Amino acid sequence: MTSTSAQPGRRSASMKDVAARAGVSVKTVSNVINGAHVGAATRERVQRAIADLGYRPNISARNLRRGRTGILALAVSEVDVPYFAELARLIVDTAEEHGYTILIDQTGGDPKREQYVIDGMGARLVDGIVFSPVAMDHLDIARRVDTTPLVLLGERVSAGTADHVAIDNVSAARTATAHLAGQGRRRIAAIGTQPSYEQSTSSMRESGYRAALKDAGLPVEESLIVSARQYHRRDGAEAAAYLTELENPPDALFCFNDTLALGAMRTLYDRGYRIPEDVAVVGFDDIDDGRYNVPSLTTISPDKAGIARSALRLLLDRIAAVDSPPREVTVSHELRVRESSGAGPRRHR
Amino acid sequence: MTSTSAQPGRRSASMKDVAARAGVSVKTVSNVINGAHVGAATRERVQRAIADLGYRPNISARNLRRGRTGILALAVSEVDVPYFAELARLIVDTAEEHGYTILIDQTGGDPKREQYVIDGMGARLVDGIVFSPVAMDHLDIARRVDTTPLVLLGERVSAGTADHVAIDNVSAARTATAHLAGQGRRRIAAIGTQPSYEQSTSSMRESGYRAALKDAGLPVEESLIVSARQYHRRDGAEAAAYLTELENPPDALFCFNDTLALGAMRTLYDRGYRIPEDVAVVGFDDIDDGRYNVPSLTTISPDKAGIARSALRLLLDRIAAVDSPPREVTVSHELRVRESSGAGPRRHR
DNA sequence: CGTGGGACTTCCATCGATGTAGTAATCGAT
DNA sequence: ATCGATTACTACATCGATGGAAGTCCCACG
Repeated sequence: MTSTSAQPGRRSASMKDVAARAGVSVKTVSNVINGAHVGAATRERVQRAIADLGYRPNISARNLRRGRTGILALAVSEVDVPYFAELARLIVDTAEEHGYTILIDQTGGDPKREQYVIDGMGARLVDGIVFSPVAMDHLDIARRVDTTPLVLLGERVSAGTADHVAIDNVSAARTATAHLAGQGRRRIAAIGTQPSYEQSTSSMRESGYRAALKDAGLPVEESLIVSARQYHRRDGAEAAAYLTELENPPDALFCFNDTLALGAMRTLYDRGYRIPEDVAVVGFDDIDDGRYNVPSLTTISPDKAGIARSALRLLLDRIAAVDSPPREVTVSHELRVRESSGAGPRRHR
Repeated sequence: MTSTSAQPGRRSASMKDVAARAGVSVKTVSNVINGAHVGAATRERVQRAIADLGYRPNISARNLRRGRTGILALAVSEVDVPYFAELARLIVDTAEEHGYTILIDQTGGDPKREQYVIDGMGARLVDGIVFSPVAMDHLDIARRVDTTPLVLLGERVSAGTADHVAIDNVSAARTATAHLAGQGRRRIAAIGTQPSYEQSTSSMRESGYRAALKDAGLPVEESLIVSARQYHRRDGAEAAAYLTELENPPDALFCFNDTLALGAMRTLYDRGYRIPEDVAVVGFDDIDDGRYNVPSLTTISPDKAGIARSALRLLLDRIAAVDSPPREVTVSHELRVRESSGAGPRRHR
């Protein structure tokens, strides 16, 4: 009684209010909204009532009834890592095309938080999860009891325990390293190994690196293989510092991602090395930074849009059919040769 | 009858199931979960039942009842823009500390999508919105009818129409430009103006730039003021290309953000200009890329963590008290002088 | 021994939208 | 005029959790 029609009052309008105003039942309002058969005149009346009251459906109620939320989670260690930022952008856009919204969870690589992710993120808040694990290995994931649809990014798990999207990391790393060897480089260092399990991304890249050296008839020198705690610029800079201090420094670097490479190049520059004349550098991920860097960075370019598309397709399929067998999707990649490994003449200096 | 205790069956357990298994009422289970007074023995029994069934509360139901969702939206044009990526990271972390999850909306700067954001994002899906507008001006925002708590980032709106967090853009731009003038630069260009309304971020930076030139007794030369459609590396590169082709090119660039500056520096390098000897460059935002770039980028460093913290505080306060008057928070910033404007000797070449 | 008050616990209504079943009205065909 | 088939709509139960009122039990106190 206290509220006039125009004034929305404190509480926002519900279907009941709309129904009352249009003189129909609540269900009819629901039908109008969901596009069921409703007479033209009635529909008209209901729509006017909706507009008048500024009615908007309550998502929580709808979700409760439908048993889904329309929200998917993207769980990565840090969203401001350029690779993840670019991927997040694509995934958010792709999800939107499918009527889903993306919620971001940042694990920081913390095992507890990653466990929380594979346990379905606490409450039934999301319909599915796209997850790029750092600390969890495929055994942890095989052990999981939660049934929230889950798609893994970025590593190849042999026995399918979950849906999974990745590029062929071994082959990509091999291509990158072979490219350096093909340029006549003989002491090719690797930056970015991690004390991780066998199927991890870093292990795959390392084995591609080793394979390429062998292909090229080059010896594997363990002192040229450097680990990185994280994959940030700082870690690349530190690794490069270590390498330049070796008695016999490398003439090329294969970095397991672009930020490591950018950090390493900064150190090389500071210490007077010319790139690529003295040291050639190849990265991995093809982030935007590398394209504009001086020198521009040669890198492995994964089909990021393909990763986003595949991940969502797998996830939506699984939401539709929880029991189907897990699938593996391998997305293409290519080597983008730029200045840091000697593409074209450096223009000045 | 068909389900044994261990087998979770198809549908996941609800409070009713837990209650039945523990031999108590549903409300008692609720009380256990929400930490109300419950006898020790009963609590014990309920907790065992919860563990046995792997029960987890249904968020939708809880939200329906409580009238909130525990989700906040972060709406930006593109999450892979480094500044937004870094901000997103901080906001996600800060929100988590307050028990909220962040959902990402990418507007792409599209007016329709931005309108959708200030209209509360469709359904009552989020409890509040942190929004960095591109196309919407303060008039659009003043016109809004939706009441979803909203905090604006990144521009100063004179008459408080909404809560708002920003740095003092005029003063920051003035400091940056003054720094270049102080280095003896006489032809200082600006990159990044936009055909926008008066209170927009780009307008504020432009007016700071003009003020600093005036302070330094330098003429404002309109041909040295270049617009940028977006704030990406590409746009900076194009602007720099234009500037170097002038009859009388600039000896310094003040770029309205760091990515513009990085793109511009790439072009300068390609055309044989030395930085900072021939052209000094200053950016804005202090993104990680700039610190490791060669040369490292002098920039205005806004207190990003402070922005994240303030934005969330304003938003949570508003959620608690919808009717309180809008507040403006100004966050600090500082000039970080690095190599691109002549800090320290460049070490090689 | 009766009683008042904690301390727990249960019962019931409720949040807002939707599925199901059922009623009323309309139409074409017989 | 009658019947079955549509069509258009309504009434009601329901999803799962929570707030509030009411009930039960036990024990101390007069």
